[in-house]
Amino acid sequence: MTIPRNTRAKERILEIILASDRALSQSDVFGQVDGLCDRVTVYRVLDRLVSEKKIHKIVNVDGIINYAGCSSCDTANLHQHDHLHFSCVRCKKLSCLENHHVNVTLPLGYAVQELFLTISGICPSCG
Amino acid sequence: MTIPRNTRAKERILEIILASDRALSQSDVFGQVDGLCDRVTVYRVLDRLVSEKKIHKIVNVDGIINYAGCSSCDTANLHQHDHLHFSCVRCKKLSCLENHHVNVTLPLGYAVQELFLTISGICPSCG
DNA sequence: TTTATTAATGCAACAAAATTGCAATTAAAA
DNA sequence: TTTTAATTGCAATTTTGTTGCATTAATAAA
Ligand SMILES: [Mn+2]
Ligand SMILES: [Mn+2]
Ligand SMILES: [Zn+2]
Ligand SMILES: [Zn+2]
Repeated sequence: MTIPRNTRAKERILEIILASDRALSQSDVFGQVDGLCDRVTVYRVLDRLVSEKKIHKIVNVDGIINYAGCSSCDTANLHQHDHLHFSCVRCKKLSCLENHHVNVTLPLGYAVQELFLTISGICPSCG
Repeated sequence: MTIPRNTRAKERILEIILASDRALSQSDVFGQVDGLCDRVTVYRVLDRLVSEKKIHKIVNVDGIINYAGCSSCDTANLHQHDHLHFSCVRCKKLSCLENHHVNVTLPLGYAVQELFLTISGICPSCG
């Protein structure tokens, strides 16, 4: 329980992620900070932004973790991520389909915490 | 298009994966082969087993790639993996819920290729 | 069974990705 | 302004995955 601070790097990184129309990986972000901070700082800031619930993680189909802003999900109390993600095999764009929620029902005994739903295929721009 | 051979390492690795009640990562597998073969061989055999459709990949919620046997999905012609996976945050077990399929509908313009569906939470044994 | 072919392996080197320790910096409270 | 400790940079380290190549061995052919 440390008190978070707003630093230049943190502000810039959040800005980059929110401005993007696609989810970004650590290296994508590092490529865009353009020398403002160290590579290690990017790792640390991303972790911080996730735990502060400003952004959320999306595991892409290749196992690479990407980050996107929390928009539909950033209601103070309920922080849910039950929306779909789409990963285009052609243009490689990974995007949140914010208003495509999925409700799954599991066998008895399972307690759901988070949903990780990513669909690969061809996106509208590439199709 | 090379003709695959059945080697000791390949047989043992497939055996390990099929005997497991959970999906295994490369390092899990390497831990279990107990010196039978090299680390590099595990990587190569896993790739081979995937392309031979004996096993399938599951990207866990942390981005780590795991492998599980193909059972419900190994029908000769149709090799689909549209079933759910469950990742227990307590015991870390990652398992296939073979008979829990999900049908999603996407906005117009998207062409679906593959589904990656993993739910995290507490599994029955841990709940 | 023996021989020939080439898939598969081991190993070392390499490359990429992520983590850690620690001194120096700096945001924010006092 | 002074104080506190969160944050950062940087080097070192660890972890993870890949590649080249000589050697081994599975399988088919003789
Ligand atoms: Mn999302
Ligand atoms: Mn599965
Ligand atoms: Zn596309
Ligand atoms: Zn469990």
